[in-house]
Amino acid sequence: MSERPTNAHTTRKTPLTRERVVAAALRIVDRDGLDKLTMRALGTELGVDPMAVYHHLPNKAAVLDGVAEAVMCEVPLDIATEGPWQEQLAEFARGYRATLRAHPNALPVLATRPDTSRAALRVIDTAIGILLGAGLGPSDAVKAMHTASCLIMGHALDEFGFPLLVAEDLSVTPTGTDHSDESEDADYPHLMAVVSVSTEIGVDDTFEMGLTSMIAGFAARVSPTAGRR
Amino acid sequence: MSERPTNAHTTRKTPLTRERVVAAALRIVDRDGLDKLTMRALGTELGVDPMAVYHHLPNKAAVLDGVAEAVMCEVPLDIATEGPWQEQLAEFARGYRATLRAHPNALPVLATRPDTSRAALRVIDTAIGILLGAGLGPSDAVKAMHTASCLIMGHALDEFGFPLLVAEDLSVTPTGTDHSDESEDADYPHLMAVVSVSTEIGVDDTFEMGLTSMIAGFAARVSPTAGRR
DNA sequence: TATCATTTCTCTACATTGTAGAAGCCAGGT
DNA sequence: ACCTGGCTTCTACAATGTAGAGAAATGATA
Repeated sequence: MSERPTNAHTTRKTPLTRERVVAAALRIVDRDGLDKLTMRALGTELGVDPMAVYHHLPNKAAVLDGVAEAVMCEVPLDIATEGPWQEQLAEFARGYRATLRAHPNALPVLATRPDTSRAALRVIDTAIGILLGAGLGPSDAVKAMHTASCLIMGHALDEFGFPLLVAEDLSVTPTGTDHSDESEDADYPHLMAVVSVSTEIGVDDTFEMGLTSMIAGFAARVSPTAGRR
Repeated sequence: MSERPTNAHTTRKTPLTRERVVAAALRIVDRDGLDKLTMRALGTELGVDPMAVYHHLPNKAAVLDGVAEAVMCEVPLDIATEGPWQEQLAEFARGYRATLRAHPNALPVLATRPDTSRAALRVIDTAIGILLGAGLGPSDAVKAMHTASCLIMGHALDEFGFPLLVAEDLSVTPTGTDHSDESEDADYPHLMAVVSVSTEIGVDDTFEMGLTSMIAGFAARVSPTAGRR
């Protein structure tokens, strides 16, 4: 009779660790959105008083750090080491992006908050490993790593921030200073010339295009001058 | 006696427009940080009751939208049209980045919030104009535009989020699961091999490297096959 | 110029948030 | 059995966004 929980909450035998708290937080963010992650909601998700969390994490900022770290843990890092480095880097980038897309509601946390968790460092390390293996010098490898992660994170933000550029956005300018219907075309001549095409462009195509271009640019650095320093 | 303000607040003759509210909001964000932008602080900055704002903007979200738009208005768009497109695109990117760096506290707003303001669309239009002028097809131009803005925004976030990768971050892992001092080097072999160099890399160098690579990648798309489709 | 209508501002109040601090509960060691 | 130390809960508070009613100013009309 000692191991029956006896209370109406979820079983209390599991004693609420930092990991459980963070997992619950990520669950809330994924399911209900970032703004629904409150300490009270976190408490009810865990079947526990909201204040109980504070004995495992110092404050809400730490909870958010934990969420970011938890997402970074899911980035696949087992890149096939045979094959050209271009393909390795592309595989890394696609896996990273897929992880970010799996947690769109957590994106603002990832993008905004400095993350020096071990998970994040391991991701960085993997990218640098690939780039060093490509023949880039240490300095270029660090720069290229930053460039790659900027592209990946920026693209994920773009995808879920802007719901991709659609035609309505051009005629309806919600937050703008109302100028009624005074020839909007003239303001964005190039955009108008392109808007019919842009509605058919998928986010994956856009990402692949950026990725390919970036990798091609890196390749230009390594082959000709042996990319020293 | 009709035009004297007679009250201790700032003069009320200027009747509090949306522009004044947004300007005050941006001032607070730049000066005190994003978390200090409260409706009450906005009221005192304007010498006015906090609720007065609500007659010009519907809610705080609209204020944030306004802040984002105000920043985007500062992006320089008068790119010299002579010279190669590579240099035009680089000039555009540098100006965009400079604007973002001028308002680091506003970055999370810019990055997180969908922005279809006319200011943002004008920025996008400028980029697309340059890329179309380079000879990219409409579809590639849109993709390249996205790629470029992702890189710029991502880099700005990187710069002010991560305070750039420094050596301490590797030994001190604040949010990690405490593993005391159990050979951290093994976890990030490539990173450790590179960390001494990375401290000397400036953010400008990193950005220029990414920008150059990206442009080189775009150039590879336009020259060989005439970038049709 | 006096009255009125409309827009703009102010006051008060409330629900929701993060979190401090005291008190309760429960296991383990003596 | 009893105490001790850590989890957990309860209560409470300050700060935030915002609703709703009233006051004040501004412009129109006679």
